Amino acid sequence: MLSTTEENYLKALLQLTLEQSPKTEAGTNGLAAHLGVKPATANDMLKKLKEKKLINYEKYGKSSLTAQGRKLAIEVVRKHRLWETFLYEKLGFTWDEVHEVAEQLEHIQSQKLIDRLDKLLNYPSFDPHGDIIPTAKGELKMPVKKTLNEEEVGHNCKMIGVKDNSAAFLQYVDKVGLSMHNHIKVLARQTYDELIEIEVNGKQSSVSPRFAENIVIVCEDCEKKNKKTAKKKA
Amino acid sequence: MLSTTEENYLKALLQLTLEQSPKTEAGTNGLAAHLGVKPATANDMLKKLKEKKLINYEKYGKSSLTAQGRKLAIEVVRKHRLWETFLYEKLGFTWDEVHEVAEQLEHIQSQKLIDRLDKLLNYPSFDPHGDIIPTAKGELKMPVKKTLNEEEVGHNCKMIGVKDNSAAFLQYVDKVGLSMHNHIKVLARQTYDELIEIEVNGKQSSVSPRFAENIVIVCEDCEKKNKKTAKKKA
DNA sequence: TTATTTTGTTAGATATCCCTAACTTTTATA
DNA sequence: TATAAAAGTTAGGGATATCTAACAAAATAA
Repeated sequence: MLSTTEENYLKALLQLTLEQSPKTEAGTNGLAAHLGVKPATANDMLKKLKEKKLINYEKYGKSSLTAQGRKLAIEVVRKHRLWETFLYEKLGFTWDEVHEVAEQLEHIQSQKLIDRLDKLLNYPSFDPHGDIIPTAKGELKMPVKKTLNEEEVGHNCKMIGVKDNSAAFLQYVDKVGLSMHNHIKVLARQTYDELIEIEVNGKQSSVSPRFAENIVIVCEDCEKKNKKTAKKKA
Repeated sequence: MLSTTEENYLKALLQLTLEQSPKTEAGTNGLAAHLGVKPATANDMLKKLKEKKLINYEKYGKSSLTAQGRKLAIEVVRKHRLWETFLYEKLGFTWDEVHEVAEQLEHIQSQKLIDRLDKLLNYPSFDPHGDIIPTAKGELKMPVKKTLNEEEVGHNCKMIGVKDNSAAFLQYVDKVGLSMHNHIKVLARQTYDELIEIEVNGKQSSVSPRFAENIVIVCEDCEKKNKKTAKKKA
């Protein structure tokens, strides 16, 4: 059984090595900064996690998760995102309130609790931030998640979240005819004024880049573009 | 902010001094036994909690909660029982599975989470064990909770739980016409064979003492019988 | 009332997770 | 490539929460 702290280190390592960038390894200082601790503290924990065979770590080198460490880290992420979804869907928390509480809830130890929560939420694929929820089997597919503003012309995508949670913005989203899990097709981007033409439920609209960058989408035409880059070792 | 451990000590002190018996104070050894730690460990914590003005403690004396300590302890109990109710009602946990997970969940820090959970559950008064849930204002009334077997003849009561969770027992409960929150009137107790005659929803039945002692009830005719006994001090 | 048992306390140790300060290795730059 | 900067490590220490072993006080029994 891992401590809450150990789980947080594994989660941080997963986030640094898989989610944020093409990196597959993370440095001690970066990890420490991510967790809000001093490098010396992170260094101790890296040695401890290496002992437990959860990470690959060599003195003065970068660190990465082992298969076992990755599995455990993904479980924590799964729990975090299911709890976020629960807080949002069932308890009426807002988009920006869920994270802090989920940081605590993700460490509750009960497989049954998570299975039942998943069921209660009807096996959701995305959390309120639009991040994918790993499956019960530990599959964490990294879909091409980006803002509507970044989507290529001609591609189809699905709205999975918003970045702005203000009433003004949400009302505007509604007016444009968009809502969660809507399918969107990007028809064109005007070179003159940068407006993006989209089609939602057969209805066409034009939206500004400023609006579009607050709509989080997953591209349905970009599957499997993200291949792992080869490791560089001595 | 209290640590999980500190919260557990306050909760244990509340349980020992208020719920289990007429005691209003608890000894160091009893507290340690209740928490599964050694007396020396409990002793350290008692001194720490006295420092924080959460308990009354004197060397070689018994301990009790201060008003502030009691308030915090009741909050923990409230959280525990709301979570138990959630697990039972919303996630389909059984009566005997809820405690262990609630022991973890009760330490999550978020007032909003508890308020919303309370609302989601429709402001329940009792948890799945039949224990009363303290109100948001911190009121912990100790209703006259007992088994149907202990109820006085002529009194009205409400079924709030069961002690036996087996399928056989539950089916029998159903057959008698009982279910959670049903009102029951105790009509008579036969001196010959000890059978208890009850009325539920206008329907009369006779049940055995063995059956009755597995039905948890609150008496609706016994309000305010439990007065605090005067303290005995040097 | 003295002796024994129970209860409670203290001292010293361990494990976790965090820190600061000083040091070493690697990387970048001039 | 020599040196400065960045990154990483080690040593030593603090707080929390636990333990064991030895000791002290209070309660009980003879």
